[in-house]
Amino acid sequence: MPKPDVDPTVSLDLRVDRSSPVPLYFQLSQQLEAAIEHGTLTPGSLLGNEIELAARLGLSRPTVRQAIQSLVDKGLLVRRRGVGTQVVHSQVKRPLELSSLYDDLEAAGQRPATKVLVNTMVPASPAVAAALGVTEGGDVHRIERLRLAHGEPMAYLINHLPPGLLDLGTDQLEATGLYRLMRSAGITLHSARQSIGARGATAAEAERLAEAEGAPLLTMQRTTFDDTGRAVEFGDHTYRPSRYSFEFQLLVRP
Amino acid sequence: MPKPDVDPTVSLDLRVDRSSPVPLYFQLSQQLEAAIEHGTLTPGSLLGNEIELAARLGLSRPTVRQAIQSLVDKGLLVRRRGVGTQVVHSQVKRPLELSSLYDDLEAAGQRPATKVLVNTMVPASPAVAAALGVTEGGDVHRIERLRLAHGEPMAYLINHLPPGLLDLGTDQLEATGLYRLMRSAGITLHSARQSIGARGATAAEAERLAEAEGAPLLTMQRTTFDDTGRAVEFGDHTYRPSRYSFEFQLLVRP
DNA sequence: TAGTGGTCTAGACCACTGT
DNA sequence: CAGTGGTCTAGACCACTAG
Repeated sequence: MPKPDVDPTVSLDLRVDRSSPVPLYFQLSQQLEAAIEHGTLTPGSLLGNEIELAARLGLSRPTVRQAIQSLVDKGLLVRRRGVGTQVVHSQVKRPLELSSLYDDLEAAGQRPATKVLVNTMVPASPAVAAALGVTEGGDVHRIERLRLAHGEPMAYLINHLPPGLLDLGTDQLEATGLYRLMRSAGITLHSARQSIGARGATAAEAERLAEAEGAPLLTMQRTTFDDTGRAVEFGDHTYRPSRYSFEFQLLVRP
Repeated sequence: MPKPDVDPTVSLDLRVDRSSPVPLYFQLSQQLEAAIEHGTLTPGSLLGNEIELAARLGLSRPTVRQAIQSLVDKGLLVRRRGVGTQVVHSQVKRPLELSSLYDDLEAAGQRPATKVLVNTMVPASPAVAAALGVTEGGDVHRIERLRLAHGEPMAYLINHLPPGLLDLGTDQLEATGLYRLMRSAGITLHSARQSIGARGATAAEAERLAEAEGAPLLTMQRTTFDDTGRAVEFGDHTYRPSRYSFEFQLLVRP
């Protein structure tokens, strides 16, 4: 038999709604992604070829390719020339995102609490000025927050923001995360440069985080840029390693 | 004046070679990327519209779009509907890669040295078996390496690999990095799941890394997958934080 | 050799942006 | 309003892989 396996997408009831404002390729990619997530498309299975799929859905091949490509970019599918397109084996969860500690905690069901200890304007130090691309000594926002989970200190967060970007109400900062505030202010986060390290706690850090002096701390410094490349935030964070670690999935650039 | 600024790409001498096996969109994207890197295309400058660019190069618009899209994906360009395509402001270096400590050190000009301390087959522990997707107690490679820079210990690397994947010569492992060995064995690295944390050094770790017991260490655990989703490596690494930190750039998923 | 994805064309219409 | 990117079509030829 030339074709012992059947195209698994035929049993999928794929449909597109041409009256919808949602792009056709996006409708298709969402349905395929849902089928993969749901297990209807099993790992390793070969999708039928693009031409046939396009014909079956009444779409052009480039549109179908665009849908498939978006899933390849997400790491859910693999294309092999001369072979076909197949669902990636095993556990690919979500790719790396610009993670927010607040959202991480909330996703883990930890109901984070935030204490804002400092929320004021200060002259930019040389390091802050360099990171944010503002003039040294010019005004910048400075925020210091203690993040708690289950009533225990988890992280101490120092952030600097350029002036005029955002109204930073202390009550808002205690109710949600900084990234969420920026997004709802219309800022499109685009990229970030991060540095993750470790060091022993200073006396002041130990005090803040209820650790002993010299205890290991996890540190992160991050500069975040919006979609025009402008620096919108510079953070200097310390975490209690017993309470927090960085977990993420990377995709290799092809 | 309706058009005070000129299209900066006209002065760029963009050309494509249709006899080359290199795809046209790739030729174009490389030239644009080089111009951005080189500073010929300055941050914030607007590229001329796609139709005109396509006409000037004798390409179709989809081909030009494909070239531009690849640079948007890299974070070098931003498209705005109704506005145009512009070069991102400020410092966007390279996006996140699946970094190899060996390559990182070499790039920093540190000429890393590696001492292989263990290179053998062992039965898979429950954790290793789960990470690699092999049966518990089945044979797996175990490697332990001490990575040095300037003669000083920098990291202690424990790795497990599924059997039959790779010939692991101790001399090869001392001459280069594990990822490079895997790539040259035809393995296409695709994704990895990482966890970065910190903890105090145990007595054994302190001994290996020439640190004091309880000194802060930076830790990483990583499972790497190839392009079929198969786990090809599980690493458990400890770093001296005074000598190493993780630096990377993230792109936000749109 | 047959079938696959990879690339490319020459159009078209629409949605959004700024003036 | 004019100009931009966003989407889509209906083809075409090529390179690679497998049997």
